[in-house]
Amino acid sequence: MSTPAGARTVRRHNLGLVLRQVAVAEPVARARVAELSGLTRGTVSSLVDELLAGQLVEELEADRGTPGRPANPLRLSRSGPAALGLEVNVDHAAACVLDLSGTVRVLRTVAADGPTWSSPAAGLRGVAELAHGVLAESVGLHAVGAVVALAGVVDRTGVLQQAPNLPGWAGLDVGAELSARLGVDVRAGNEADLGALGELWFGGLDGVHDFLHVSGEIGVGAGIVLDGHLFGGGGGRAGELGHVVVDPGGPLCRCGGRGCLEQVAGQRALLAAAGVSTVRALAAAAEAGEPGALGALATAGRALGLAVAGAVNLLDVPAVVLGGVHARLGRWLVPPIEAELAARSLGGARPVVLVSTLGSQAAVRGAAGSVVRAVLDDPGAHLAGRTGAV
Amino acid sequence: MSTPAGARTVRRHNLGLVLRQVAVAEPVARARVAELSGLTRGTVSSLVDELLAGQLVEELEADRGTPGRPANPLRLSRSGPAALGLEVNVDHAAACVLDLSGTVRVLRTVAADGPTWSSPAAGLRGVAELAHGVLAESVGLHAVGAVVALAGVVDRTGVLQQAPNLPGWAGLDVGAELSARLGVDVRAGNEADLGALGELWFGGLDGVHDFLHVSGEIGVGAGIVLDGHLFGGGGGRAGELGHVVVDPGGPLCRCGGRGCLEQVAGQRALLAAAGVSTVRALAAAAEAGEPGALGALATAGRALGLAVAGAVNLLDVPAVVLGGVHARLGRWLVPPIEAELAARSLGGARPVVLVSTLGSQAAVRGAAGSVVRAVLDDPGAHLAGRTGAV
DNA sequence: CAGGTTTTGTACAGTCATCGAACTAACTAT
DNA sequence: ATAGTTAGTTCGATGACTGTACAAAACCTG
Repeated sequence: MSTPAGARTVRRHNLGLVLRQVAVAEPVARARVAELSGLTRGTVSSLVDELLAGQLVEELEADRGTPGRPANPLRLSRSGPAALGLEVNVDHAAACVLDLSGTVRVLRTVAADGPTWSSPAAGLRGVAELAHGVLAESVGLHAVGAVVALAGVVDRTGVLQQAPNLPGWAGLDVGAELSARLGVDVRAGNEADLGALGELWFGGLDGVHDFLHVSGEIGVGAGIVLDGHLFGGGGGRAGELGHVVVDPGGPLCRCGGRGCLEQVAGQRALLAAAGVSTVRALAAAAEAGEPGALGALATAGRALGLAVAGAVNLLDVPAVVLGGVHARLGRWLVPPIEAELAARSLGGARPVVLVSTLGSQAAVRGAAGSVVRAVLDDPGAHLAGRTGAV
Repeated sequence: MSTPAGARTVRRHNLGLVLRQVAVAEPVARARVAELSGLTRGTVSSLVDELLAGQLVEELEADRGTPGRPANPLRLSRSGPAALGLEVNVDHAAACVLDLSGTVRVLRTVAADGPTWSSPAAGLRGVAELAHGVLAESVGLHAVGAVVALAGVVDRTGVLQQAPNLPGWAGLDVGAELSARLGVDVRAGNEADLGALGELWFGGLDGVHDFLHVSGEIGVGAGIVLDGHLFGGGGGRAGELGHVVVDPGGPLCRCGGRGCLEQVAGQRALLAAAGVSTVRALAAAAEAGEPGALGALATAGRALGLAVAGAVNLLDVPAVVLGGVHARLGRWLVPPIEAELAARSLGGARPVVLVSTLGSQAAVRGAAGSVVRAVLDDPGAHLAGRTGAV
């Protein structure tokens, strides 16, 4: 049901409160944190001592110039714990290291050893090497956790349940595999979900914290962010937008239904309809004004709009962000999507359609960011974990 | 951001913990509560004292028969605070009183003063009178809060934003109006949402706490329950299932779109398609095997299945509950809905389709239940509110 | 039927973390 | 220099939980 609370619980809560306050006000003195958080100066001092000892926070030089005793500003540590973000995608892998402030310290990408990975073993080796590289390069930092973004459905235990575009990977516990290879706890997550979080924390959304992040690759997934948190739904696998029906009489889909969005606005369908073979070619053709390309994009845009309108009404979110393939084609997709949304907005304010600014970095950065977030959310757990160690 | 925690916070938390533990284990001794909750016997005693003083819990006679000192069983008070649930619907109003255990103590309904309310004033007078009646009848109980279920969209401040089927009511702050008339704090909620909660707490779902409650009246709404909590979405108005597209080329809808679910499976559309004028007549015709009625129901069922499949994939819920009009027609609607779901389930377990058992009582009982839930969730707030009073 | 066993509930000291207030530190302004 | 101002620390008081010891009220046993 719930756990009993005691003095220890209180401390844990307040530890987080202070740390997050430091995070949002960045160079900030203890006294100011006390004011903002509602705690006493004395209590804040005590909590900050603990955070300093755990290297979660660091003290800057006193800033003189104002009357009164000079303050000792605090900020999130740039040199202590670090977050490792990983990504295994169809044709590439990526790794990135963030410090607690969310600053990218290292980010590196590597292509697959073929059109896609020759085997899961090859892929795992690829990411692991990449991870070792970025960790070695980030001097003064030590990884306290890692998350790997996968192009597939990850269940609650961390196992990759389905991965239609990563042949041979289904059933693998990628997190455990990488944990063993890297010596850091690695958890697995869905690429669309983590991309949505990346967009939330590092994208140009500017304060929007409720949105639908449509992440089109081969399929069409959606990461749903509500109130700044990823929405996993009842079973942790929410966001399957690809199989919303947009044309009941349409083509048969691999899911067994007819007229699914994926069959109209997925990457494969889109390229086929436009008669080209790469997204780059499609963009070029559209740029050149070729009617085939423009028509395919318009059709896909309308279908996306239909599906997104349904989702938006169901979830009541004020914004939609296009990511993945659809971000690169945003110029041509946004207008028809907005038109459908406008036609179907129910009295409520009509949602705004934005285009991802992070591009292909969204997922890795979201993965690393979620490690940072975990520390910020409950620093007590992290501090307790490293008792004894320096 | 968040509030500082202190000793007081701890007590509040544990007060709730103990109360909820009593609630689920009903006649239960202090010692057992201590075991189950993880608190010490001493602490539990102290917390129970406070709950007893606030009449949230009552002590039964010691039950002898086992070795050892006989236990003094505790249970939720049947005689202290009560919850008032109200409902204003198109053609009727209802009021019900629940004690803390969730038992219905009084429930009464009254028809509107015409096919619908002649005016908001008449409607408000109707519910208020009903409320006074049920409160007078529930001796030994005093209402600590009330919730009114409304057939319309209620915004976060409690104002009835849209109410297409309650002419003249839009813009009204029904909660405030009733608070003034009744002398109890009355908050307003959406009928579909509260119906979903009623089903969750009092229906025959038996442990399912993630589901979509489709509540068809004139429109088609959905209350979304995830992890035992109502899901309000980003703006608190989630669940608009009625305007998911089920037929892009279909009839024009009042929302501006084409082929919305409401235009195919809403009450009005359904009756028109079957060529009858009441739901009762439709059920009778279907019972008699009339092809027109059966055809209309099959079409509506397929459309519902299509829309529900999209929602289920998006939200990843394992169950769908049919309420409102659709509950009464469940016999004919469930098969086509299940067929669509089966065809479109994506590898995951296919959701089960259930029919509401509470019928038209779901919303009032959900409304009252949410008052009970509020007390159980944070008894400290309730106890603090009544300082001084007996 | 007396004594032992068992279980419940209470009492009390110890601990932990917060609060409030007094105090020290360190710098600017006059 | 001296007053004024703001930052941070120290310390006793308070509230709530834990753990242990203890009192109460049964049943069980020979």
